[in-house]
Amino acid sequence: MGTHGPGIHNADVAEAFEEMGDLLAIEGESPFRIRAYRRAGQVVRSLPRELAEMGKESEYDALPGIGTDLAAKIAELVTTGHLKALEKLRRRVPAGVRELLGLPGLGPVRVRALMTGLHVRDREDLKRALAAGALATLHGFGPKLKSRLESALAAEPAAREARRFPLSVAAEYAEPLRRYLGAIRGVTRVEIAGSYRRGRDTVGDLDVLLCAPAGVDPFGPLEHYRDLRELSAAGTTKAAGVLRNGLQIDLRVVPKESFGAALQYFTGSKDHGIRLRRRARERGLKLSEYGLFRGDRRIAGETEEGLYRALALEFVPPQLREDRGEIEAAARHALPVLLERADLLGDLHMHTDASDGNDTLEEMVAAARARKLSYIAITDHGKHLGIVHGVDADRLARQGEAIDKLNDRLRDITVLKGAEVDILEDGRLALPDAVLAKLDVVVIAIHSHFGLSGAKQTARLLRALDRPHVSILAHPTGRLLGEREPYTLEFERVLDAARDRGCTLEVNGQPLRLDLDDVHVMAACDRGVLLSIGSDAHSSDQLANLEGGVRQARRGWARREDVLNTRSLGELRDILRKPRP
DNA sequence: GCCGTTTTCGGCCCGACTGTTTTCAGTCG
Repeated sequence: MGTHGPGIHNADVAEAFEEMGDLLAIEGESPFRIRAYRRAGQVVRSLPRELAEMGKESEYDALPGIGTDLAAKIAELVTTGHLKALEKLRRRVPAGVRELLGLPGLGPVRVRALMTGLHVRDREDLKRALAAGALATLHGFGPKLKSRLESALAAEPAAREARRFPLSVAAEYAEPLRRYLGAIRGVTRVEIAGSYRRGRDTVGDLDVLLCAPAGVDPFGPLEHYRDLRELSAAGTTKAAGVLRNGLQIDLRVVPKESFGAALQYFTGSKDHGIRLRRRARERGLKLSEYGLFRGDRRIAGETEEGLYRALALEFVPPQLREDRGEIEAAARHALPVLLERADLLGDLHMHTDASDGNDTLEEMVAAARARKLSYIAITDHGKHLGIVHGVDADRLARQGEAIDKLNDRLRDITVLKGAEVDILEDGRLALPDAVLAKLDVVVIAIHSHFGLSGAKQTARLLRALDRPHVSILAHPTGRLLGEREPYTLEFERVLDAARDRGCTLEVNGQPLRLDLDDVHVMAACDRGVLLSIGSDAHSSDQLANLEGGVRQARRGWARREDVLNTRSLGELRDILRKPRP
């Protein structure tokens, strides 16, 4: 948001619409109206631009799933900070009632029955009603549901919240599982679908698809798998279990002729799938996890490629399947050619043992050569209070000499001199301009004072971006998955400042950072800000972080041309040297 | 409430499972 207005962000609008959807559902409204609100909420949540900055109702109306009515509601929220329709609903449905929707077995119909029939207003009321045996008087509440609700209500609040795992953690379990299952006799193919395949930064469970002919029982051997904590509900084609770290797994055996349809279905996202099925229906077809059908005849489904083709769509890479416009683009054959790992010619963010890295300069360079990178920048932490083991101007100079010697000797790689310079609380940088002027690459980053107000944090970053010689703003939002939320920021102003000053924003590939995230990547590309995929490696093996950065950038629709370190060394030097406008 | 290769009105994704019913609504993914 800018300097005026009530400071409504897209997430606030999305939350308002999602709450509208829930409350309307409890009121028994038309399911289609409810879906319209929920869909609008999702659209708004993953929008790369701030609604408050768009400003025109006609622009809102042009968004998918937003019509005249919802456009007006967005305008109302953005200008007044309130939504009258929502406030009216809240007067009829208490806040605690909405929370009941999260309990297993309780959907809008039963929640409404509890509210109107037993005057239940929250979890506490429900506990009392259960204890008093009052639920038996309601239609649709039997003994099974009663005990299910009792145990759910007894669970600690922490256990209530569905736990998500960082993708990197899930991968440590998923890949060995994939190999184990693939080695089972008769299993011809194993795919891990779901948000894992879409490359989301966190996953809630693993959806595993196995291709095997009838008669093969893959779930027998699974019982002996070392990482399996429990296996429940193992039938012949479906099984569910929990891995040692608590990660839920759902497995299915799928016949060859349906494998593509099942893979598409279980890869999701849900909204992407809904859009596909609607498209099928518009063409007089029916799409399900079993295939694409005209009447009883299967016309596609063995492969995903065939499925998309039969729907007159370009193949949509899993990372784009979030219903953020990819189906429209695929219909026009206008999907972006996404960035690939092989497009990266270099890595502009890594550390050595001169600061807090594990490996020497020579070891990092050797690892980069092994990965066929043609240039890298060594960006050790600059020394100042608060950064242990930082490099000062002297050590930077000595490192520079060592780099010169390496460059004299090496033909296939160029080592650039750099530093990761701390942005101090007031926006000054931890090393003086005269020192930065001697470097090829200046990475700047925030490592402290995460809790400043949005206005102060933004001013701090803008001031830092104003310094001469700055090349890359690293991990721009400061989030750490599962540990720290992104700091409050007026992100669009940072984007504009970065673009105007020719500064690049990093997509940091560290598994717990992945920062920028997908939505921010999209916003940056939309605004014409160049990205840099950085490993932020603190040891030679961590150059593999580049892959995570690429995955995240792809989810934000980034193409090769959106990324600085796809450029040749000559072009890179031109861009880094580009005088500030 | 949205939306248009049949449409400005009349549709709106699909299938499985569960537990509650007495033939199926509600929930879930």
